[in-house]
Amino acid sequence: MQFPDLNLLYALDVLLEEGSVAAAARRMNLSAPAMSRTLARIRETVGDPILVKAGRGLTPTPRALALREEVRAAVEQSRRLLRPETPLDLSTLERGFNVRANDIYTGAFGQALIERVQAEAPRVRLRFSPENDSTEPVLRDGTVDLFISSLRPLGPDMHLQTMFTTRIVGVAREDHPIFSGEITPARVAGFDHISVSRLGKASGPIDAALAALALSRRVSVVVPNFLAGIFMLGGTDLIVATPDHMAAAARRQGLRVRAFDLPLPLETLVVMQGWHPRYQNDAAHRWLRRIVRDICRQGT
DNA sequence: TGAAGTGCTGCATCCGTTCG
DNA sequence: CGAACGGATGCAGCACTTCA
Repeated sequence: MQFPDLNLLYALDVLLEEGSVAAAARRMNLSAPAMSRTLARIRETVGDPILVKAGRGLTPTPRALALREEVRAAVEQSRRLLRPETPLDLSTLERGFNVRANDIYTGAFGQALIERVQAEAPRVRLRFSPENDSTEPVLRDGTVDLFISSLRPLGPDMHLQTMFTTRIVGVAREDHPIFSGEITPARVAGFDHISVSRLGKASGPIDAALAALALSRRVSVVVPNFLAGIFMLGGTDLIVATPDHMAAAARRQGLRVRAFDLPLPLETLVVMQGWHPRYQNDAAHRWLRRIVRDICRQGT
């Protein structure tokens, strides 16, 4: 099926509004015959006479009357779509962003991000969703507008930007006995641990690093994210390994916890933001990406 | 690259209706 | 009843596309 000429939609709108071929022709800077032929094409396309002779003028058919509002709305919408983009006005920007972010970002910088968004664009809504292990192309299908995560594949055509790197440190309550002497691998392994794993695994890179030194630790609690790990420390002798940015954020929030360097060779984490190319030049999305990145840089 | 085809336009004109 | 008005249509010109 051939795609209809959408100029006919605009002509139909003018014809229905004017109720006259001659008046519509004047409005569209056409001759009356040209307009008459346009009306003929509309009739052929729609399969309805649209305007029929009534005395000296024309009168709309029931089909034309039924189409009138819809045609008007379609023309208005197409005008909006084709209008040059107006400069971004953050004070009136009404838009929601779906952000899929790991808890390293939400925990360490989420509060600062929200404060900044509220101050600059109070009508913007942020909807955070947790990382999961689904391989759905959430950026491509538009479910997620911005992906904040440590290194992971997002698809070959996605845009990526490195925001910050973070080390894994040990965190324990402020007056934990681990702080009473030199922190060695053996002393770290001597306390019970909280393991952070989205998949619920009790062992990970720390266990591998300890095993290389012929050591092992006891994991007594498994939690799905770093924030939960830090909050669960409470007054226990448990230790949790978290990114140093999160440990610092917990202290800023007044949690009575203290971080220490883990005497183990652990990889640093690189946190990036990723987005679909369709948003590359979108002014509002560019603004969001800029403040997401700025907040990391200011906070480190 | 030029010929042929296609689609759109304006001019001229016809036809039907209204109005004085 | 004739002038004026408005829509429809035949025709020619023009621009653009397709194809050999």
